[in-house]
Amino acid sequence: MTAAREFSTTFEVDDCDLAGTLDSGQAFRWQLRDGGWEGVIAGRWVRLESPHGDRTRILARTAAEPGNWGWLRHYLGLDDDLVAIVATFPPDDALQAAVRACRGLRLLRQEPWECLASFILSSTKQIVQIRGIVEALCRRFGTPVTVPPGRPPAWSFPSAATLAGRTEAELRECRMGFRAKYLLVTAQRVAAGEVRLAELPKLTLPAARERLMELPGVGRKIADCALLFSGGFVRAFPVDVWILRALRELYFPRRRPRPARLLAFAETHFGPYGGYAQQYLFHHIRTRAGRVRPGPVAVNPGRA
DNA sequence: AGCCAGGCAGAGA
DNA sequence: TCTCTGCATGGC
Repeated sequence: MTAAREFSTTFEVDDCDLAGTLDSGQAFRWQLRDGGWEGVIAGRWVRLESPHGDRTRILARTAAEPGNWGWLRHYLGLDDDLVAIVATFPPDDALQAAVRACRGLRLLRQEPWECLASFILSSTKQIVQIRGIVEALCRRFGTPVTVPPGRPPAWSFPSAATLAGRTEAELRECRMGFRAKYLLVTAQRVAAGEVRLAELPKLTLPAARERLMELPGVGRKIADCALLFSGGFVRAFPVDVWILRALRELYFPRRRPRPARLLAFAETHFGPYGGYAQQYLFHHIRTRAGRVRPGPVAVNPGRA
């Protein structure tokens, strides 16, 4: 590790809600410390804060040479025009309420492998548990990254090649249960170049989704999460139990449409930025006061 | 103590 | 094609 220094810059933005963006179930590694969000992006330690709560500015710090900071702008989706995006939404009361509640929430452009691997670990896990598993995985198999003096240690997310060389039993030590086999085999296939994650954005959404769903442990929902949160496929609309229940209550209160029907509805109804609409709905229903827990619902529209 | 979690895969109908 | 079930683990 190089000697720790500190580099900083300030981004001017229309509106950015760091907490909503970094803590809404898109990414699992950001931690709030002393009023700022600390995480690791592509092996770089990063700290982000809104000075004096000013949502039009983001103060960013790193511990390694940051170059022109373009990578961080990209990661945070700072070039997304939220006003224009929201203007494409249908005028539904429920969605508009979510938009008002989630102002400044942006979709991230995460590293493809970290995002895919994290969501493979997400199935039937609560977000707090996913965080724990990912943290354990990084501590055990990641490499230490340079942090500023006085900061707790941080690790990179282990590469596909690194994980491909471990055993299922070793991965299970991170308490990921049956997901270990999925993660291991997927890591091996990605490391072997069988699926080139960096190339997916060149494909259409259906084609990219199809590629990801060839991987074990990756169904429609996890594929859509990976494409939405790392591939920039802002139309992808992941349907989990929360969204499924919300769609039923909000749009089909008297009927009982099957998941496949709701998926088809969501694909067209929310338009070209459906992924943004989805994340606003998801964050809103999970954070509003007196929220209702989702009941038992089957989510299994099949793979083809 | 149960029920359920940002699901998926395999089996049987 | 649709439905049902097992899967590991741990919060609440």
